[in-house]
Amino acid sequence: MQKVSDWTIHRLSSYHRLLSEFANEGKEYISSHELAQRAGATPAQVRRDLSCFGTFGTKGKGYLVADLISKITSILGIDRDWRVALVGAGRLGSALFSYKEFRKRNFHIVAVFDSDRHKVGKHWADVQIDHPDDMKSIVRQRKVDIGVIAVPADTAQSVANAMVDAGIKAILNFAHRKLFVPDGVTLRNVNMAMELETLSYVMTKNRTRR
Amino acid sequence: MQKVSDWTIHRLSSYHRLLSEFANEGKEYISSHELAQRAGATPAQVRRDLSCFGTFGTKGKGYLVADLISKITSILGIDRDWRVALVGAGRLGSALFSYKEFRKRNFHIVAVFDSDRHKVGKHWADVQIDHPDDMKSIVRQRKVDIGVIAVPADTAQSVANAMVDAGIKAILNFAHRKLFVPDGVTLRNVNMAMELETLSYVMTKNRTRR
DNA sequence: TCATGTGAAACGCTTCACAGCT
DNA sequence: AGCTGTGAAGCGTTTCACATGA
Repeated sequence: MQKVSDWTIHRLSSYHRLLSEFANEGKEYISSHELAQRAGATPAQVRRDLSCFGTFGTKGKGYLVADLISKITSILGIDRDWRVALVGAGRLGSALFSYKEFRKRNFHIVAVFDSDRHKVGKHWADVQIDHPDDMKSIVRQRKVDIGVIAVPADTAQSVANAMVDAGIKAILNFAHRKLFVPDGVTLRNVNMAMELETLSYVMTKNRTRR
Repeated sequence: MQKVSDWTIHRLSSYHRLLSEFANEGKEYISSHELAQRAGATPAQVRRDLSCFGTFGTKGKGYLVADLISKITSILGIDRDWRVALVGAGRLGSALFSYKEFRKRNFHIVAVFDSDRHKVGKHWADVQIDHPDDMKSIVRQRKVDIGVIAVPADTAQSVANAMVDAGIKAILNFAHRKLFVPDGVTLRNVNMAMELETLSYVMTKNRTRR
């Protein structure tokens, strides 16, 4: 299989969501042009992205909406459940725990960890908060696929190490710090502070120039 | 001024944070090599990024840490306060409101909006929750620079429109949806669901291949 | 005629490699 | 000798443009 860029995957994710909307609107076929318009992309981009995984369209007509949805669902691997462990039961962790978009897409938080002894033992919905020391056995028992890091920057790397040690192969990091993981472990970052600083940069630049 | 890529800005943000650490460790000079190593980048990348904005280094020695910090601070525009309006007083909004990394970098939430009449009138710390209908006047009174969208996907575009209408020129969007804003308004997105789907894709692909 | 799928060109970012300064 | 700053090469992504098929 050829190398597929992260951006293509991001766009597929967005096509997937938009296609559901088109399906709700009762559309049967959709052209790359219509999809691109709503996705904020170009028609050529849409066709190129899809062509990485096969030929799904019909020349002269476009793509069958229902068919394309199921193809993308399968490509992204969201046609199965994923079991997620969340580390960090602070406000961010709490927000993530109850984030509906996750459950809607079959990501289920099956374990929560926090090193604060006051939090350990409490329950969020039906999930008990455990201490990170027990991560290894719990991750195995509950068959965790994905780890989410929602702790302060200075402990994020040690949490990542513990996750790797527990056998987790995919990590989503919300801490404001670059993490290092071994080959074979996939790491994605969500960096809110960085995006704010990008805004700050653009506004500063515009102010200086005008 | 030449065009500087978003990625360069993201890396500057990360250099900035790392340089503070080096400063705390008592380092006076730092080479592109050392900085790159900790940032997970290459020395050439570090030098190229910095060279977009001037020549800050000394050949044979490296960069003066304190000097470089203040240069990057000024480039990113984080040497001043930014006034932020948050729309959406749900769990995510609450997490963002109390996210220390924001305040630490001089981003101050000076207004919170929510259309839920049960929330309007309540206070978060010293900020009262207001109804989005009053956004225009409040944004002007409180001199808001940046808008943060933390509402469900289906109302995000209308919130963005209201922000634009109120004169906000920079928006950070946490909703799982592509937003459209006019030229002159800067939009950045933080898309957590998309990152999870990228993990799902990589894990699915690896499982299929092996 | 209409829209896909795809070589090939264009573009932008990263890396190389070295001149030049300390 | 050591490290920066940068032209130029390399590489991956996007866009163009058109052959192909419905």
